[in-house]
Amino acid sequence: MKRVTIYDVAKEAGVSLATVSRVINGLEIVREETRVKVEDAIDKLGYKPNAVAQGLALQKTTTIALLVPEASFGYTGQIINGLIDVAKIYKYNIMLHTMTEGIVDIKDVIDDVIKSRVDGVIIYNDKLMDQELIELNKYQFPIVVIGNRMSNQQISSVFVDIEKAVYELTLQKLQQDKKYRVAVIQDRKNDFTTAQMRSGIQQAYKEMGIEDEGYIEIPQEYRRSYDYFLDNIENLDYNFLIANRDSQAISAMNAAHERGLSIPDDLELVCLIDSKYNSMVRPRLSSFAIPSYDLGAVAMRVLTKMLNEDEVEDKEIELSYLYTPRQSTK
Amino acid sequence: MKRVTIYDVAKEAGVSLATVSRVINGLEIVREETRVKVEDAIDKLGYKPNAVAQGLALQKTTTIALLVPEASFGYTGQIINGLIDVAKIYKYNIMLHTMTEGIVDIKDVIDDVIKSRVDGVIIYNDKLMDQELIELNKYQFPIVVIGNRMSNQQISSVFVDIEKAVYELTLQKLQQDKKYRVAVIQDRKNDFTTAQMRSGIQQAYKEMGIEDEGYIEIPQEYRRSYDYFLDNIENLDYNFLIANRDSQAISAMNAAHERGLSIPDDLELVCLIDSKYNSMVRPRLSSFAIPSYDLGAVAMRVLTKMLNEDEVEDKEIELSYLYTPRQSTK
DNA sequence: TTGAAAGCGCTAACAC
DNA sequence: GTGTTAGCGCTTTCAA
Repeated sequence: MKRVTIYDVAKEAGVSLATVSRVINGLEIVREETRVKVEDAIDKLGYKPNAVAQGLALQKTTTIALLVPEASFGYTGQIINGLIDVAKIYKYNIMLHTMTEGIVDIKDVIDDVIKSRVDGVIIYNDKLMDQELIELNKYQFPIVVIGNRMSNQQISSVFVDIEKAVYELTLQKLQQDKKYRVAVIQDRKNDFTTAQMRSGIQQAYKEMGIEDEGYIEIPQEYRRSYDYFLDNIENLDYNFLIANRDSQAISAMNAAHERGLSIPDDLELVCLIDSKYNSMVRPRLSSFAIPSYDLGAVAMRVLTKMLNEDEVEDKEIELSYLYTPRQSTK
Repeated sequence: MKRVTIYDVAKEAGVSLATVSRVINGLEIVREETRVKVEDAIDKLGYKPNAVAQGLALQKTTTIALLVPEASFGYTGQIINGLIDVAKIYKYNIMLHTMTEGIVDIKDVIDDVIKSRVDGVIIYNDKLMDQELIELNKYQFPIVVIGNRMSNQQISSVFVDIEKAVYELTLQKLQQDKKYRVAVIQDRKNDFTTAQMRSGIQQAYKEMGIEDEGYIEIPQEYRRSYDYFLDNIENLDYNFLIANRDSQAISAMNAAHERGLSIPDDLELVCLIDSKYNSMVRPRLSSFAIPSYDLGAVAMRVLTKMLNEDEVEDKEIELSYLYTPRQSTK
């Protein structure tokens, strides 16, 4: 089928292209009779409006860019599901971009986003520095950031207060029993989140007057945290570990098991983000059940708001978590 | 920053827009001196070419559409990773579409794809019927299908011979020991794959002269296969199960464990697709290690070939699997 | 209610 | 080498 344009339809229907355009866009000012004529022509020719040309004419692509860390679908999958469901409602298309660590790659990605003239962008990336946001901002893109609290004229955010989550849990444990030594496990893929978790735990320790780092760093020489835990889990100073992603907690759990430690008797574990992993593994992890799907859905909703009207009332939307004890804690 | 166009750059540099266009596109026929002038102007103004306008003028969007089943990132994640890595090399952007079961939704998705005038499309969807492919074909989209063997003028495919995989394994087991009763577990989300697995197992049974369905259907009333197995795993006629996705095998494994069965002594399990799940779970599943990442990477590579020109020599690319025994089998 | 024509930003002959 | 100009397919005043 050769490309059929609005001109072809116009000719076929014996009207002008302006009229065809009106029919396509459902403008009311078209007489029933001619509307039918046009619609018949459209069907007959199999005409589909060219979104690229529409984009040019309207200065609006009805497309948003989604930026996530590369190889992160394990924990961003649910967010994306939420995003897409809402995007479908508002008829937005999604350009998927993944960003690698290296600053160079990120610059390229930002460049692609700018060139593609999307209407807005949603970012889930712990590593994204102000630098890039500023660049995006220069070009007037409405942005929604998932995971970090931040906002300005052009930026909104949707997030969970991880610091508080960790703080509360740690405090509760420390108060409950002196024997508890709580630590946060570094998430090398999510520096900012790690920092927030650390901040939360430090607050709790400080409040209890205890001197403790409460932090387990995974040395760079270990490719996987699992390997690190295999080597070190028996000699940890801690008996209660908090991980960001369930997969990390599971790594520790498996290593512990490998070394003859029993969960939760010898070691207790908690994670913040539940993915499908956690429904498969035994024992199941206690978690904060961070609402990933909702993070995505709300982010998209906020973006459409920014896109449609201008002022969004609340630019920093905090979603709540629900601590859910399971078998990995006593 | 207000929108800066190629005209602005031309004026700033004191040249015509054609020259700017040449500089942007790295055409050689520009004098060094003017090239520098133009580049300075571009930098000064922060000009970024408008990909939408380029798309219109060139009839080429440098974008491909990726279609996957909704909520499938658990097992399509790796495919997407491979896809993206190769797409980056060739500078293609990716429009992400997910398709729900309902035929209506799929029609809408196809419609969006057509309207967006992408250069090509990659489909991973077991459920995609010829109907939709024909529609896409009418509009001349080069298509690469992942998972099914098929091809024509405009369609290529990248896949693994699942039928053979299941056939070989089943046969081997049946020959090895009379006590084996092998069965395939239905994957409700992947009918076509399920059919292939069934075909493989039936061939093996037939060859051994054994009358057996070798098939476990998960009734619709069970929301999750896990629930089904909880109810039925003790009374199965089979002692060796083959699942498509690792997550399904894990469901069965967890249910078995729940019911006091031991893996692999009472029940052996194998899956075709490994995801990260399988690296987390204990015991680890024996699998065919279907090369998901490569499926994506090769698919994208084939698509770029179709896009760039010539006849693609091999339109049906079969990737190989490697059966990898682990703890879930004896 | 409908049509004519300008414009969205860029590319690619074709001239000079 | 560089500029002019005609599209690419659609939307949207402005007239009629």
